[in-house]
Amino acid sequence: MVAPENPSPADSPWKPSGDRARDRAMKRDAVIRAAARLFRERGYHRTSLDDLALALNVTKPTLYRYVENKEEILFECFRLGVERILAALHSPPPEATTARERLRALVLGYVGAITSEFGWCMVRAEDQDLGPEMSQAIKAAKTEIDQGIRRLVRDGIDEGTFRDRDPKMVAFALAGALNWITHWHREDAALTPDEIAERFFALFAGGLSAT
Amino acid sequence: MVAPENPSPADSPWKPSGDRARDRAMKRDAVIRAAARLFRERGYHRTSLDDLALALNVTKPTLYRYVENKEEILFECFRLGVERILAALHSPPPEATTARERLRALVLGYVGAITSEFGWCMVRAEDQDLGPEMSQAIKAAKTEIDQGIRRLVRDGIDEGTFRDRDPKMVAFALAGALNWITHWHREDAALTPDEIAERFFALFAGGLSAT
DNA sequence: TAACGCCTTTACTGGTGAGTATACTAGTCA
DNA sequence: TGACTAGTATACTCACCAGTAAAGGCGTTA
Repeated sequence: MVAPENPSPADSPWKPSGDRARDRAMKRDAVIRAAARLFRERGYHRTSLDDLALALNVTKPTLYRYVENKEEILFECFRLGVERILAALHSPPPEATTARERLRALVLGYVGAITSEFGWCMVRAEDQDLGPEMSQAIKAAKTEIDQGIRRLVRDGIDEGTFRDRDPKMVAFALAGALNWITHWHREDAALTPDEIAERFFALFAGGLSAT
Repeated sequence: MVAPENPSPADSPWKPSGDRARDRAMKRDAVIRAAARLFRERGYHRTSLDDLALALNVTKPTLYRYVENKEEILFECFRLGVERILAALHSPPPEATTARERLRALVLGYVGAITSEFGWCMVRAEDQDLGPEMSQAIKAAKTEIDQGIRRLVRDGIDEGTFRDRDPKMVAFALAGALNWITHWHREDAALTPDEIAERFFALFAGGLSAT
């Protein structure tokens, strides 16, 4: 059913020939990044840890020296991606003063995160694949992002720049449009992440603006 | 890891006590519908055919009298859902003459389909879980929907009611916003599907309209 | 009642994949 | 040189699950 060809070789600190780097953190990081790429290519459930090990020129037990289990790998992929979004949400550039400008900054950061190697894990990974504590952490982060978007919309309405629309529905629509990018974006795409972000922002800002 | 409680009992033509209906088609339909519900609750990979059989008061081999394999179940779930969207796309109500009105009709139909029991399968099921022919059929249907949305946008631009925006990006944004509804919609939600559709349409139409 | 056929079940197979016990190797320090 | 340790590999276990073989009802028709 699934094509059995080798996974695309990741850039790996375990070189096939000698001179291996020794930094644990670096190796752990390589595990996470390679996993993110494989998950995106094949999906979580169709990626075995043997596949992952093969892509890194190691064997499965080696992975377990850097990582507790498969769940933790997925969770880390998620975490690394979502942190970029939270950063964009909480640290808008200083020149972004109006709600409209802060929303634009968020969209730019969001698209950057979503088009990164961790985008797939953030959007497509299912809570149910994680234990309750990790699943809870993910839900909390998603809620934080959602509330942040709603606040920006409300701020814009209060400022008078945005029309009075249901912030909840606007936040869902925007998040959906942004998250969906993982379904169609490819590295070789015609538009850069920033170009995509600008067009999305223009569309939504048009739908929001009070005129 | 995953909670082991029984699946929620589906309404099933195999009643626990006697008097079983005999219509094969009805039974097959019940299999598909129950599967759609379980897939939505637990995800495809975490739903075993034993779970599905249990939810229908039968055993696994019985399922195989109505269905080739697990793949076919997923595919049927997908097909039933997507047909509603295609119907909305190809058969707009006769009073919808302008591109704007036809887009509104599409959004209404789309939200109806997405919030149905098959919504999850349409959006979250992964092509890679299906063999090449079924996967191809799914991609074709998705492309058809995508092209349909782009055409509506282009028509609106030609008519002068819509501002000149990139139809491809608009279609991606709209489809993303609509598909994402599966991630947050619950039956007990505050808004009906039609209310959701109206708000989404208002937002996008606002972003599109030429003023 | 007997025979036929459809539906269903019990009880299996075979494969896959997460996770592990144990042994091997190479670098490091005394 | 002789421990000691970190990192890696070989070779497993164990559970789960899609799919199946074979046999057991049960309704229908004669």
